[in-house]
Parts: sequence; C-alpha cells; structure tokens
Amino acid sequence: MTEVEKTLDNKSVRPTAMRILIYKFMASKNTAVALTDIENAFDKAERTTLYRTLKTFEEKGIVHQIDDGTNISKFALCEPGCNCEIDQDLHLHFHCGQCDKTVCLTEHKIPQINLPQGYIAEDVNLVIKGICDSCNDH
Amino acid sequence: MTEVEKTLDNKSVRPTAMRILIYKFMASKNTAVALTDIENAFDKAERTTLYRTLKTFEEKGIVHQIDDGTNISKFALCEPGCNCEIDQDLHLHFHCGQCDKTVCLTEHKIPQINLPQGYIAEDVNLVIKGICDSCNDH
DNA sequence: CCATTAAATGCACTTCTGTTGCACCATCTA
DNA sequence: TAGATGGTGCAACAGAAGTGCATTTAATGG
Ligand SMILES: [Mn+2]
Ligand SMILES: [Mn+2]
Ligand SMILES: [Zn+2]
Ligand SMILES: [Zn+2]
Repeated sequence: MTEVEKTLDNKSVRPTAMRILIYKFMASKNTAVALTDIENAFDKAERTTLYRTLKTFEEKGIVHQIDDGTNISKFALCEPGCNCEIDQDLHLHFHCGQCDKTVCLTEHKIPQINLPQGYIAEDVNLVIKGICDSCNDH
Repeated sequence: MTEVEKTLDNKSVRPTAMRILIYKFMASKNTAVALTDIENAFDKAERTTLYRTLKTFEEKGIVHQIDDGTNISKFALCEPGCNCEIDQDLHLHFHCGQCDKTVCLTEHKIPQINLPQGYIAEDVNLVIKGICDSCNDH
C-alpha cells in the first residue's frame, strides 16, 4: 500500500486507480485546480468521474472547495492535519488576475469577524485578488 | 428629472427606461440580486440587455458584483457615497444557506490582511455563510 | 473459486449562466 | 436633417454543473 493509498484509506475512500491519479495530480500542483484542469491533464478522463471524485474527496475532507471569484469552483488538497470537515481550516486564498492561478495561503488565517445580532456564521471565505509573487516583476 | 435619473446621470450613465427600471428594482430589494432574478422580475426583460446594463452599472460604480460562493454572480447597489470604482468599499457579505439570500453588511468592514512577500492585493472578497437573522428562529 | 452485492465508472443528455455578434432602433449633436 | 454614437433585441454559442441509467469493477461470504 503506497502513501497515497494509505491517505485515501484513512479517510474512508476506496483507493481506486483513478482516485490515486487525481490525488497525485493535485499533490503535484501548488495551485488550486478546476475540474476542467484535471480533465485536460488526463486524456482518458471522464468528466463525470472527476466531478464525483472531487465531491467524494470534499465530503471526506481530502480536498476543500475554493470560490475565488471566477465563478469556477477550484479544489485544493487539505493540509496534512487540517480536519476541515469538522472544524474548517480558515486560511485565506489568493487569486492572481494575471496568471489566473489560485493558491492557498495556509499560513494566513482569517481573523475573527463579528456579525450583526441574529446572524450565525458557519463558514468563512476570504479571497484576495491581485498579483501573485510569480507574476510580480519586483 | 427624477432622483433615479439624477443618480444615473451623475455617474455618466444615460438614464434609459430599462435602466431606471433595473435601478428601482434593485433599490427595492435589501438583498443582492442575480441576473436571473431581474430577468424573472420583468416579463419583457431581455437577458442581454440586463447583462450589459449590470456591466455598465458596475463599471460606473453604481453597483458592485458579489461572489457569494454559489458560482452565480450577484449584484447590489453601492451605498450613497461609496465610490467603489476608485477605492473599493471593503464591507463583508453574508450568504444564508437556508433562504439562499445574499446581503451586504456595509457596516462591517473587512479588516486589514497581510500577505506574503511579493503578493499585491487589489481587491478583497469576504463572504460569510450561515443562517441570516430572518431564518434564525431565535 | 464462484456468486452475490455494493461501489465506481462511463455515456448521454439536460439545465443554467455567462457571453458575443450583428442588425436595428433611439438619442444626441453638428 | 444627416450622421454618429450608444442602447436594445434576437440568435446563437461556450462552459460549467448536474442527473439518470447502464455497465464495469471491486469487496465479501460461502
Ligand atoms: Mn485552501
Ligand atoms: Mn455589498
Ligand atoms: Zn500570477
Ligand atoms: Zn436566510
């Protein structure tokens, strides 16, 4: 059993060939990926399978979904000990308007926000748009 | 010249009949609206016209676009003196998972966020998901 | 090992949002 | 009043998301 298989197994996800490929693909990238990104990465990929795989991954806390303002859902692997299905990992995300890449800034936590009376917060999504360090010509 | 016409004129937007209707519709609601919401509100509405009207409104600082995590763009009128086309009005938004409504919390400003070296922030989008005060049964 | 069963995948198709091109119409200006 | 500019209507398309169903694959128990 490889490391990836163990990871999936730990999260109660059957480590099928396709799932392992998807996991490895996401692990190889340092940016969040869209469903279409994965689809384009594998010639033999079936969109529905990828779609449902991502859903499963998300439900089991393997990936988290990111809404970066492009109206296209992005996904990124959760950090080793993030447990975002229980107590969500409130880091912020950055979307670069130049290279169109979205990254997790896991070190940068979202500060506590207070809401008006009667509002109950369940999740927080903070996205900053701008120029990333790769596109920034210093 | 009515108040609405003056408002549009001040922002260099020709106050056509359709635009006035759209503006009034948005002003009558206390939630952000999607393109489809406006389309459904008027039988005679042409989707393209609404689409381009919202684009124009946004460019001229009459409305601001909100990305609430549903992957459907929402729009809301800017506050009287917000000038968000120059220096964006960094209030937070709330999306209720029960009634599916998105509201501007204009009183609640987004706190200063610091970024890693090399990253340049141009815009910030902070959305909180949960239960709104109307859906909260106290 | 085989039969049974559940889970995963592949295929076809639909819906919805966003977007563009182009023709036509309204409005402004010289 | 003619021309220019800008707004609108109509048609069509692209892309993402999502569903139903048949088929394949994998796990399980005898
Ligand atoms: Mn992330
Ligand atoms: Mn707002
Ligand atoms: Zn970049
Ligand atoms: Zn609500």
